[in-house]
Amino acid sequence: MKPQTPRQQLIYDYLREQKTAQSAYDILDEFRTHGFRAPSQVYRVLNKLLEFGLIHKVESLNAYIACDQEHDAGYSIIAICNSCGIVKEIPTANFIDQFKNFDSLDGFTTQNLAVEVKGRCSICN
Amino acid sequence: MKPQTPRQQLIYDYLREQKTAQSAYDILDEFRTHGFRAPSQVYRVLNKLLEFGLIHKVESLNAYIACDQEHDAGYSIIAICNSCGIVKEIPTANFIDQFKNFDSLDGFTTQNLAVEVKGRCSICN
DNA sequence: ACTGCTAATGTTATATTATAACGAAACACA
DNA sequence: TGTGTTTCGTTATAATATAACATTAGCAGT
Repeated sequence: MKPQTPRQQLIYDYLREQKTAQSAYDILDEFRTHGFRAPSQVYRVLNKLLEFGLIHKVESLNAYIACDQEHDAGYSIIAICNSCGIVKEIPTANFIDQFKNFDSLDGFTTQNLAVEVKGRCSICN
Repeated sequence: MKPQTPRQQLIYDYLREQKTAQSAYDILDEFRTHGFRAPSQVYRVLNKLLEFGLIHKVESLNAYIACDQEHDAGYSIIAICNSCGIVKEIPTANFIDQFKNFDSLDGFTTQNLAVEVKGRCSICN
Protein backbone atom coordinates (compact mmCIF):
# COMPACT_ATOMS: atom_id res chain seq x y z
CA MET A 1 0.00 0.00 0.00
CA LYS A 2 1.26 3.50 -0.88
CA PRO A 3 0.45 6.85 0.74
CA GLN A 4 -3.06 7.86 -0.32
CA THR A 5 -3.09 11.61 0.20
CA PRO A 6 -0.62 14.48 -0.24
CA ARG A 7 -0.22 14.75 3.51
CA GLN A 8 0.48 11.07 3.94
CA GLN A 9 3.07 11.37 1.19
CA LEU A 10 4.58 14.43 2.86
CA ILE A 11 5.06 12.81 6.24
CA TYR A 12 6.12 9.49 4.80
CA ASP A 13 8.78 11.16 2.64
CA TYR A 14 9.93 13.17 5.62
CA LEU A 15 10.33 10.10 7.80
CA ARG A 16 12.23 8.33 5.07
CA GLU A 17 14.82 11.10 5.05
CA GLN A 18 15.44 11.00 8.80
CA LYS A 19 18.14 8.97 10.50
CA THR A 20 16.44 9.17 13.87
CA ALA A 21 12.88 8.52 14.96
CA GLN A 22 10.58 11.56 15.05
CA SER A 23 7.85 12.19 17.56
CA ALA A 24 4.38 13.29 16.45
CA TYR A 25 5.13 16.73 17.84
CA ASP A 26 8.45 16.93 15.97
CA ILE A 27 6.46 16.31 12.82
CA LEU A 28 3.83 18.85 13.80
CA ASP A 29 6.50 21.51 14.23
CA GLU A 30 8.14 20.58 10.95
CA PHE A 31 4.91 20.98 9.02
CA ARG A 32 3.15 23.88 10.68
CA THR A 33 3.86 25.76 7.48
CA HIS A 34 2.00 23.09 5.50
CA GLY A 35 -1.32 23.42 7.22
CA PHE A 36 -0.78 21.11 10.19
CA ARG A 37 -2.08 22.98 13.16
CA ALA A 38 -3.05 20.35 15.73
CA PRO A 39 -1.71 17.02 16.98
CA SER A 40 -4.76 15.11 15.86
CA GLN A 41 -4.00 16.00 12.26
CA VAL A 42 -0.58 14.42 12.60
CA TYR A 43 -1.86 11.39 14.47
CA ARG A 44 -4.49 10.77 11.82
CA VAL A 45 -1.81 10.60 9.16
CA LEU A 46 0.53 8.51 11.32
CA ASN A 47 -2.23 6.02 12.10
CA LYS A 48 -3.01 5.59 8.42
CA LEU A 49 0.65 5.05 7.58
CA LEU A 50 0.95 2.54 10.43
CA GLU A 51 -2.11 0.73 9.12
CA PHE A 52 -0.58 0.56 5.64
CA GLY A 53 2.63 -0.83 7.17
CA LEU A 54 4.62 2.08 5.77
CA ILE A 55 5.95 3.25 9.10
CA HIS A 56 6.65 1.81 12.54
CA LYS A 57 6.17 3.22 15.96
CA VAL A 58 9.27 2.90 18.10
CA GLU A 59 7.49 2.19 21.36
CA SER A 60 10.39 2.82 23.63
CA LEU A 61 10.87 6.30 22.16
CA ASN A 62 7.26 7.23 21.41
CA ALA A 63 8.45 8.12 17.96
CA TYR A 64 8.05 7.02 14.39
CA ILE A 65 10.24 5.81 11.55
CA ALA A 66 9.64 4.88 7.94
CA CYS A 67 9.61 1.18 7.23
CA ASP A 68 12.60 -0.05 5.33
CA GLN A 69 11.69 -3.60 4.71
CA GLU A 70 9.09 -5.72 3.06
CA HIS A 71 6.93 -7.47 5.61
CA ASP A 72 3.49 -7.56 7.16
CA ALA A 73 2.27 -4.49 9.00
CA GLY A 74 2.85 -4.79 12.72
CA TYR A 75 6.12 -6.68 12.62
CA SER A 76 9.36 -4.92 13.23
CA ILE A 77 12.84 -5.36 14.53
CA ILE A 78 14.52 -2.10 15.24
CA ALA A 79 17.99 -1.25 16.50
CA ILE A 80 18.46 2.04 18.31
CA CYS A 81 21.88 3.46 19.06
CA ASN A 82 22.06 4.82 22.61
CA SER A 83 24.91 7.05 21.56
CA CYS A 84 23.89 8.77 18.31
CA GLY A 85 20.20 7.94 18.29
CA ILE A 86 20.29 6.42 14.85
CA VAL A 87 17.48 3.97 14.27
CA LYS A 88 17.77 1.12 11.83
CA GLU A 89 15.30 -1.51 10.87
CA ILE A 90 16.73 -4.98 10.63
CA PRO A 91 15.74 -7.27 7.77
CA THR A 92 14.47 -10.40 9.34
CA ALA A 93 11.54 -11.98 7.62
CA ASN A 94 12.94 -15.32 8.66
CA PHE A 95 13.46 -14.20 12.22
CA ILE A 96 9.77 -13.46 12.50
CA ASP A 97 8.76 -16.85 11.13
CA GLN A 98 11.17 -18.42 13.55
CA PHE A 99 9.70 -16.48 16.39
CA LYS A 100 6.16 -17.47 15.55
CA ASN A 101 7.15 -21.08 16.08
CA PHE A 102 9.06 -20.34 19.24
CA ASP A 103 8.53 -23.14 21.76
CA SER A 104 8.21 -21.09 24.89
CA LEU A 105 5.25 -19.20 23.47
CA ASP A 106 3.27 -22.19 24.59
CA GLY A 107 -0.08 -21.86 22.86
CA PHE A 108 0.18 -18.14 22.32
CA THR A 109 -0.75 -16.98 18.80
CA THR A 110 1.40 -14.11 17.61
CA GLN A 111 -0.43 -11.36 15.75
CA ASN A 112 2.12 -8.66 16.18
CA LEU A 113 5.79 -8.52 17.08
CA ALA A 114 7.95 -5.62 18.10
CA VAL A 115 11.60 -6.12 18.89
CA GLU A 116 13.53 -3.11 20.05
CA VAL A 117 17.24 -3.48 20.59
CA LYS A 118 19.27 -0.75 22.19
CA GLY A 119 23.02 -0.52 22.22
CA ARG A 120 25.76 1.03 20.15
CA CYS A 121 25.78 1.13 16.40
CA SER A 122 28.79 0.06 14.35
CA ILE A 123 29.89 3.68 13.92
CA CYS A 124 29.68 4.63 17.60
CA ASN A 125 31.22 1.38 18.76
CA MET B 1 18.94 -7.30 44.00
CA LYS B 2 15.90 -7.11 46.28
CA PRO B 3 13.62 -4.18 47.04
CA GLN B 4 15.50 -1.79 49.34
CA THR B 5 12.72 0.21 50.97
CA PRO B 6 9.20 -0.49 52.25
CA ARG B 7 7.72 1.35 49.30
CA GLN B 8 9.75 -0.57 46.78
CA GLN B 9 8.59 -3.74 48.46
CA LEU B 10 4.99 -2.57 48.43
CA ILE B 11 4.89 -1.81 44.72
CA TYR B 12 6.94 -4.82 43.78
CA ASP B 13 4.62 -7.15 45.72
CA TYR B 14 1.62 -5.45 44.16
CA LEU B 15 2.94 -5.93 40.63
CA ARG B 16 3.69 -9.56 41.36
CA GLU B 17 0.05 -10.19 42.20
CA GLN B 18 -1.30 -8.66 39.00
CA LYS B 19 -2.08 -10.58 35.83
CA THR B 20 -2.06 -7.46 33.70
CA ALA B 21 0.41 -4.61 33.43
CA GLN B 22 -0.26 -1.58 35.61
CA SER B 23 0.37 2.02 34.68
CA ALA B 24 2.15 4.38 37.05
CA TYR B 25 -1.16 6.14 37.63
CA ASP B 26 -2.93 2.86 38.38
CA ILE B 27 -0.31 2.31 41.06
CA LEU B 28 -0.66 5.85 42.33
CA ASP B 29 -4.42 5.37 42.76
CA GLU B 30 -3.90 2.02 44.43
CA PHE B 31 -1.55 3.45 47.03
CA ARG B 32 -2.91 6.91 47.74
CA THR B 33 -3.81 5.52 51.13
CA HIS B 34 -0.18 4.57 51.73
CA GLY B 35 1.30 8.03 51.38
CA PHE B 36 1.74 8.20 47.62
CA ARG B 37 0.48 11.58 46.62
CA ALA B 38 2.26 12.49 43.38
CA PRO B 39 3.38 10.70 40.22
CA SER B 40 7.03 11.40 40.85
CA GLN B 41 6.88 9.31 44.02
CA VAL B 42 5.67 6.36 41.99
CA TYR B 43 8.13 6.91 39.18
CA ARG B 44 11.01 7.06 41.61
CA VAL B 45 10.13 3.66 42.96
CA LEU B 46 9.47 2.22 39.49
CA ASN B 47 12.82 3.49 38.24
CA LYS B 48 14.63 1.88 41.14
CA LEU B 49 12.88 -1.42 40.56
CA LEU B 50 13.68 -1.22 36.85
CA GLU B 51 17.30 -0.56 37.69
CA PHE B 52 17.38 -3.59 39.95
CA GLY B 53 15.86 -5.68 37.17
CA LEU B 54 12.89 -6.54 39.36
CA ILE B 55 10.27 -5.18 37.00
CA HIS B 56 9.89 -4.47 33.29
CA LYS B 57 8.25 -1.65 31.48
CA VAL B 58 5.89 -2.84 28.79
CA GLU B 59 6.66 -0.09 26.31
CA SER B 60 3.71 -0.68 24.06
CA LEU B 61 1.31 -0.28 27.01
CA ASN B 62 3.18 2.32 29.04
CA ALA B 63 2.75 0.01 31.97
CA TYR B 64 4.79 -2.13 34.31
CA ILE B 65 5.01 -5.78 35.34
CA ALA B 66 7.05 -7.71 37.86
CA CYS B 67 9.88 -9.72 36.42
CA ASP B 68 9.32 -13.41 36.48
CA GLN B 69 12.61 -14.70 35.29
CA GLU B 70 16.25 -14.66 36.12
CA HIS B 71 18.20 -12.53 33.71
CA ASP B 72 20.07 -9.26 33.34
CA ALA B 73 18.17 -6.02 33.87
CA GLY B 74 16.94 -4.57 30.62
CA TYR B 75 16.23 -7.80 28.81
CA SER B 76 12.71 -9.01 28.40
CA ILE B 77 10.42 -10.99 26.19
CA ILE B 78 6.81 -10.35 26.95
CA ALA B 79 3.62 -11.78 25.50
CA ILE B 80 0.49 -9.65 25.72
CA CYS B 81 -2.95 -11.08 25.01
CA ASN B 82 -5.00 -8.68 22.89
CA SER B 83 -8.15 -10.29 24.18
CA CYS B 84 -7.83 -10.57 27.97
CA GLY B 85 -4.84 -8.31 28.51
CA ILE B 86 -2.88 -10.90 30.41
CA VAL B 87 0.86 -10.28 30.26
CA LYS B 88 3.37 -13.07 30.57
CA GLU B 89 7.09 -13.00 30.57
CA ILE B 90 8.70 -15.69 28.49
CA PRO B 91 11.75 -17.54 29.78
CA THR B 92 14.40 -17.14 27.17
CA ALA B 93 17.87 -16.68 28.48
CA ASN B 94 19.12 -18.60 25.50
CA PHE B 95 17.03 -16.59 23.10
CA ILE B 96 18.76 -13.46 24.26
CA ASP B 97 22.22 -14.94 23.81
CA GLN B 98 21.18 -16.06 20.39
CA PHE B 99 19.93 -12.62 19.55
CA LYS B 100 23.15 -10.95 20.62
CA ASN B 101 24.95 -12.98 17.99
CA PHE B 102 22.33 -12.34 15.36
CA ASP B 103 23.98 -11.84 11.96
CA SER B 104 21.86 -9.03 10.67
CA LEU B 105 22.80 -6.85 13.62
CA ASP B 106 25.93 -6.13 11.66
CA GLY B 107 28.30 -4.56 14.13
CA PHE B 108 25.61 -3.37 16.51
CA THR B 109 26.32 -4.10 20.17
CA THR B 110 23.20 -5.02 22.10
CA GLN B 111 22.92 -3.51 25.57
CA ASN B 112 19.23 -3.90 25.99
CA LEU B 113 16.53 -5.95 24.36
CA ALA B 114 12.78 -5.66 24.53
CA VAL B 115 10.58 -8.06 22.65
CA GLU B 116 6.87 -7.48 22.85
CA VAL B 117 4.58 -10.00 21.23
CA LYS B 118 0.89 -9.36 20.90
CA GLY B 119 -1.71 -11.95 20.03
CA ARG B 120 -4.04 -14.32 21.77
CA CYS B 121 -3.09 -16.33 24.80
CA SER B 122 -3.72 -20.05 25.06
CA ILE B 123 -6.89 -19.47 27.08
CA CYS B 124 -8.44 -16.90 24.74
CA ASN B 125 -7.44 -18.81 21.64
C1' DA C 1 24.94 15.99 71.33
C1' DC C 2 26.31 18.86 67.33
C1' DT C 3 27.77 19.65 62.62
C1' DG C 4 27.87 18.78 57.96
C1' DC C 5 27.08 15.74 54.32
C1' DT C 6 24.29 12.68 51.42
C1' DA C 7 20.39 10.31 50.01
C1' DA C 8 15.55 9.89 50.11
C1' DT C 9 11.09 12.11 50.14
C1' DG C 10 7.33 15.58 49.47
C1' DT C 11 5.36 18.91 46.64
C1' DT C 12 4.27 21.91 42.92
C1' DA C 13 4.54 22.78 38.42
C1' DT C 14 5.05 21.63 33.80
C1' DA C 15 6.44 18.92 29.70
C1' DT C 16 5.27 15.36 26.48
C1' DT C 17 2.35 12.15 24.13
C1' DA C 18 -2.29 10.95 22.66
C1' DT C 19 -7.36 10.95 22.15
C1' DA C 20 -12.30 12.66 22.36
C1' DA C 21 -15.78 15.27 20.56
C1' DC C 22 -18.00 17.89 17.32
C1' DG C 23 -19.06 20.99 13.55
C1' DA C 24 -17.74 22.22 8.71
C1' DA C 25 -16.09 20.98 4.28
C1' DA C 26 -15.41 17.76 0.55
C1' DC C 27 -16.80 13.97 -1.92
C1' DA C 28 -19.72 10.18 -4.03
C1' DC C 29 -23.51 9.37 -6.35
C1' DA C 30 -28.61 8.47 -6.99
C1' DT D 1 -29.86 19.03 -6.22
C1' DG D 2 -30.37 16.47 -2.14
C1' DT D 3 -28.53 12.90 0.95
C1' DG D 4 -25.36 10.15 3.21
C1' DT D 5 -20.48 9.28 4.22
C1' DT D 6 -15.92 10.21 5.03
C1' DT D 7 -12.36 13.43 5.85
C1' DC D 8 -10.65 17.49 8.01
C1' DG D 9 -10.08 21.48 11.28
C1' DT D 10 -10.46 22.84 15.79
C1' DT D 11 -10.90 22.94 20.68
C1' DA D 12 -10.52 20.67 24.65
C1' DT D 13 -8.78 17.33 27.62
C1' DA D 14 -6.77 12.83 29.03
C1' DA D 15 -2.76 10.09 30.08
C1' DT D 16 2.08 9.58 30.78
C1' DA D 17 6.41 11.44 32.51
C1' DT D 18 9.90 14.70 34.27
C1' DA D 19 11.96 19.06 36.33
C1' DA D 20 12.92 21.69 40.06
C1' DC D 21 13.35 22.67 44.52
C1' DA D 22 12.25 22.55 49.48
C1' DT D 23 12.22 19.31 53.40
C1' DT D 24 13.41 15.53 56.10
C1' DA D 25 15.99 11.48 57.62
C1' DG D 26 20.04 8.94 58.27
C1' DC D 27 24.60 8.78 59.36
C1' DA D 28 29.83 9.75 59.83
C1' DG D 29 33.10 12.30 62.24
C1' DT D 30 34.05 15.21 66.04
